[in-house]
Amino acid sequence: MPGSVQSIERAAAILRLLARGSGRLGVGEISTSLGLAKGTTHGILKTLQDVGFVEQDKASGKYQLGATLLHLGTSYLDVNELRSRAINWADALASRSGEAVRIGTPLDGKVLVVHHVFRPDDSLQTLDTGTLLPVHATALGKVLLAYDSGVAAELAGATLEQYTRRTLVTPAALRKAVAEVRETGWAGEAEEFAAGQASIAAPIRGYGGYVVGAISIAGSVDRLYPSAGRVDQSLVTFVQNASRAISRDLGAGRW
Amino acid sequence: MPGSVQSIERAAAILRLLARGSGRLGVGEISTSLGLAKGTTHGILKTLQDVGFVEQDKASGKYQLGATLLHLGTSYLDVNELRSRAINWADALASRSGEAVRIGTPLDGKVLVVHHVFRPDDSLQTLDTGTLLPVHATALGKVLLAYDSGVAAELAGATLEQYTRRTLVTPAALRKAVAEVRETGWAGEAEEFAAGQASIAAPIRGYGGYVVGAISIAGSVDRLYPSAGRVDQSLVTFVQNASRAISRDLGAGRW
DNA sequence: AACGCCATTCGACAATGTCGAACGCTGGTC
DNA sequence: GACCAGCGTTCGACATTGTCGAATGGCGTT
Repeated sequence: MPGSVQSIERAAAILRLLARGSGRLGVGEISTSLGLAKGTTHGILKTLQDVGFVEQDKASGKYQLGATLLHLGTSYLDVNELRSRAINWADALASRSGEAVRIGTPLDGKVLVVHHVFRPDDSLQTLDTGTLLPVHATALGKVLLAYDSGVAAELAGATLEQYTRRTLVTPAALRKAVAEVRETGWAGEAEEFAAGQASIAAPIRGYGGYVVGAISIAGSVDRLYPSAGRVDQSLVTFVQNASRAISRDLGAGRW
Repeated sequence: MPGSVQSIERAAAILRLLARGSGRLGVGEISTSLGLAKGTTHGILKTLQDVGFVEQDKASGKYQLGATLLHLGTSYLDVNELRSRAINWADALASRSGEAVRIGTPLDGKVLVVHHVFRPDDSLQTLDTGTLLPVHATALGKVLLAYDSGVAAELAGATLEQYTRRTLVTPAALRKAVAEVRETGWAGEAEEFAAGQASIAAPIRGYGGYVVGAISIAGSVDRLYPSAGRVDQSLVTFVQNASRAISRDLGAGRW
């Protein structure tokens, strides 16, 4: 691999470590986690601090992520074509369906939420743009799993965490679900991620016809799966129409 | 400066460049902007691509920010103590005042929005968490300018951009406004950033009594400055109460 | 069909980051 | 109150590693 800058890879590893740990970490913890000398780790951390990517808690001496990253992340959203093209359609889908809408894209074998529209009328929700969702327990994830080979590759070998009683935890069950998605063109999920919640998703295709993301509605299982666990077909149609409209905007129509 | 890792600084400079330019940049543009050899720039870019911090547009060959940054930025919000402590108070302030609420912290001589609560009842607003606001044209910025010496230092020498007819563009006018903030303990702004809009802000103090951020309400100038350009004092009191409550939560009371 | 732009590759040089040991601080403990 | 342990930090020598500039190859344009 030519031109791979070692120190940058290490810096990125530190940032990811800080993001996972969801808290402050000390130089010692980081250096042992990554197998680096304490002095080396300190040098990288100090540099990251200079550029604002990490901050040091004066009291404990430990390090945490820095404010500059928030701005960079937001700037990414501004450039992201999938999101900017999808925003208008997402709003329309939310008001038509009456449910919360999310748009996701694959990232490291998970689903990154790049856009989130609150459920109309209900205002006590927290925005989760930037959150990572599991692939195997969400409708968004199943869609990406069905159409994006990279996601499937990165999931191979990972353990499927059980969130509720209905979460698909065996590879066989997941394979069957994914095959169903490929047949029908949409994915559903009822109480597999959170009790009482359900979601419906469809793929978004970019230029060349490749799947670049997915769009979903999420809400109470009583509304999405009203009659004895059977999905509300009109909601599925809403989601599919939105996904097709966005795909057309992204230039998937020409293929 | 011991242990400053050059390549990481350069990588950060590239990311900031991509964030500013708000679009895709080629290897050539980046290398000339930073005064680096094209080969060097390419190596750093390829590494940043490996770790997901940048993505390459297959069609044009140009580079843009990557999805991983969005997740890192969101992780920063989870750790940020100012934000997590302030969320509940911000919601209360929004419903009491009926206006949109923002919480800001200083970053590179600007104001970084770390939290944003929509105005109640009105749902057609775009979330601007992660956005950078100018210090000289917002109430949030004036507060930080008045109490945070670092912000003032970084602003020195910068030109004050004119957004509206009422924007304070001369250092003298800004100095006078800042002095007023220090006297009264709060900052206001009427149509200095956007026509028809106004805002009111107060400082948030952390452990030790130092100002770590500011909280503001923003909305129509007709509501915030109702009678002939005179501020609505009850709104100022709401903001000040919120700022004091958050400061107390952060441990500023002990000093 | 030929040009020019641009991302990419390559190899040699030395600048640069790495390592491990030693320092000094803070907080807890006997 | 003095010791100890753990932490972040500093330091200097070594060679690994990133840097540079020229050369390459592909793509779109003229």
